[in-house]
Amino acid sequence: MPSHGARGRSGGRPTLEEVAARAGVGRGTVSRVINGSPRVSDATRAAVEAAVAELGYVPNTAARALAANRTDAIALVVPEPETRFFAEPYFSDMLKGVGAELSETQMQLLLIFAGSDRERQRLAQYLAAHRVDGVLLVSVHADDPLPDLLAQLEIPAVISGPRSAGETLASVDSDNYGGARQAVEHLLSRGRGRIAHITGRLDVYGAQRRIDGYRDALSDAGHAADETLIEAGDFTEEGGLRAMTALLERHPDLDAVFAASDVTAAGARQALREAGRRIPDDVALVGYDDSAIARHMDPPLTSVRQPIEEMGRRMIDLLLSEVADRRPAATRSLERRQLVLATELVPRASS
Amino acid sequence: MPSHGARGRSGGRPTLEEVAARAGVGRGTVSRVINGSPRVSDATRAAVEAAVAELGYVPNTAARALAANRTDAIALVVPEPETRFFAEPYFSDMLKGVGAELSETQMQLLLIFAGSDRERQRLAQYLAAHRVDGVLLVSVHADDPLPDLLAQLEIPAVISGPRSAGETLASVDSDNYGGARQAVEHLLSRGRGRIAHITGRLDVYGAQRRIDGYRDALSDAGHAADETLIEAGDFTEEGGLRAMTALLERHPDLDAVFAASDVTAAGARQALREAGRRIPDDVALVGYDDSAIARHMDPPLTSVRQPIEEMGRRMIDLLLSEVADRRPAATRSLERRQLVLATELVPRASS
DNA sequence: AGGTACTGTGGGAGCGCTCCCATCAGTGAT
DNA sequence: ATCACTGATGGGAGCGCTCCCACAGTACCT
Repeated sequence: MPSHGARGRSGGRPTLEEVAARAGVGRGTVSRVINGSPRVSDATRAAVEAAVAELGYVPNTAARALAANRTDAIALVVPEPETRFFAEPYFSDMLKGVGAELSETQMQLLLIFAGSDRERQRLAQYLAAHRVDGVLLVSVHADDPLPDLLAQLEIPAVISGPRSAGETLASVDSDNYGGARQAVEHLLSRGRGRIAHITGRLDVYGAQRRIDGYRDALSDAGHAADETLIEAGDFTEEGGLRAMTALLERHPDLDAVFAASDVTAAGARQALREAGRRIPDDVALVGYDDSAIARHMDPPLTSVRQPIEEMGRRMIDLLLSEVADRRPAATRSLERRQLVLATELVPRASS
Repeated sequence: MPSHGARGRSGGRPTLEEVAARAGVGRGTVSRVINGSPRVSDATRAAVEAAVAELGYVPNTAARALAANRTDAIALVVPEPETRFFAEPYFSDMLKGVGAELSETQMQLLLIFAGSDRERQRLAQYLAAHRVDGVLLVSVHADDPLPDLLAQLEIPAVISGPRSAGETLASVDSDNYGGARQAVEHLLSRGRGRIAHITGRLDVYGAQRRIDGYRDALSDAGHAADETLIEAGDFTEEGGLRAMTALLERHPDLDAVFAASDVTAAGARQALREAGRRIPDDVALVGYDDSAIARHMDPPLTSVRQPIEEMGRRMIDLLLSEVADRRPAATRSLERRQLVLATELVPRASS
């Protein structure tokens, strides 16, 4: 009666059991060898490995996932439309770091975009089904519900850039505060005295930290606080143009601008051009990100470099340890779960 | 004895069995409802759906995959380093189409890069483990072993651009032959008589088809064949520059060039500039792809547009039907499995 | 009345693993 | 010799589904 049990048997993929039979050992022993357990004698291990090779055995992921309650996969979730993902080098750099670090392991990376409501809906389903062991979350805004969803589902997650000073999720960030200070101190050392700042989106914590760094660098150098030298931007080119225009109107005598991103700086540059200001002769300009734009701008843009690729690697490290460690998150200390990486100023002709 | 069976029971995710108990039906019936089988009475279906909602039931993918021998996931395999993926709009357009079509279904998309040998190794393992139901293969060269591996593993696959005229895999392509003809006929209609062609990589079938289209358009218009007007390129900018330089040396009197890609055309443009030729006054230039480069070139480049996003959608359609249809591939007719989509000439100032 | 043919349903068996308990042989201490 | 231990191993039970067979009920023929 070749009924049910025969499903895909002959000619199908070999199973653990078949490997065990071939090697003349039990199922458990083969499992131990496959999973690298040390409690197997060398002779047995060799026999099993030979059988695995002969049969071309590959473990069935679904069966393993069902029995062990893990998937050996993690997701990189991008809460943005795909377009932005491709447009910004930030993501591709991060992906490079993530991929590199992950290639050391057996983990699989899924790339998931959640830009539209529909996509977010699908993502929620996906996470609820626990189809990944952990999640990497990049570019999250202050009011995003995703981190809470992850916490509720008890899925380990690492976020790039905390949402606030009180972030409870594990995170890896660059030193936004320090980076901003570097930028401003650089401008001061070049003899600039009237330094303006165009901010990033104010609902992004990193943008806030850059404002703090800007303020503190100035006051530490003995400059009186002047909040009118700060103008809100939103990380976009148009935002930079708009903000720069407003700043020039308010402070025709300013001699330097620190922009919260290179793209913003590009917008600012345009406004400066239109106003007849020369860079860097009349106004020095510093950006943030050290992206391709910075190198190709005319004149090349001084910028603050973030080690994005390394951030990607560190995020994976953190996430994998969280996944391995499956204790309730509250048990662990926050210290080792919130990394801040140093930034570096890259001086170019614009300052 | 709360030993094994208790694993994750209390507070864990609800199971089919629990839903069945709640709805007062059997396990099989719940399964039928979940999977949309028509053989369930309306009343029962409603009861089950209520229970599902109350318990917040989400099927366990691993269990389903194990029992049903399918994963509900497909992979988009890019046999290129990530860098190229991000650099070329081709991929992002295709991804957009793929994502759009897939969002209609419950299928999950995995993005897998296989640029390095190491990555290819991992991919082979991944495929051998049958972790996806099907594969979308983009940008494959003639000698790539991947398609054969897929065939051997009996994994349904769709390729973007057949490897040769005898391609056996399902494929979706644009009409390279027709596109090339359009380009050449356009140049002829503009009164150009000495039309050269810079080819793409010769191991790419689509590049061969473009050469064929170029040849036939000329001979159909009564032009004598002149193979010295054809120069090999490789889709890159440097290749275009090199080829154009060679062509100018051989045929100083040529008055038009059809390049196998926009990037190639950009290289050709540079060579033409250096040789003091004006575009389009002295030499008309036509590219292929209608990428962002074409629009931003100086002068804007006439180019042949491929409907890449639609190609992505069609590839998914084809793949899903292959996956659904799980008959041996040989049974099916090739006709419906090899699509060719029309191209369109976008005239701009360069011709 | 009996037969045939559905439709709707319940539940056993099985997918291929991991986990854990039981077992067994070997080792050294008593 | 006996009694722990220890390290290596076999195999039962179970993960949560799908598939399919069996069966009850109803309807429509002979």
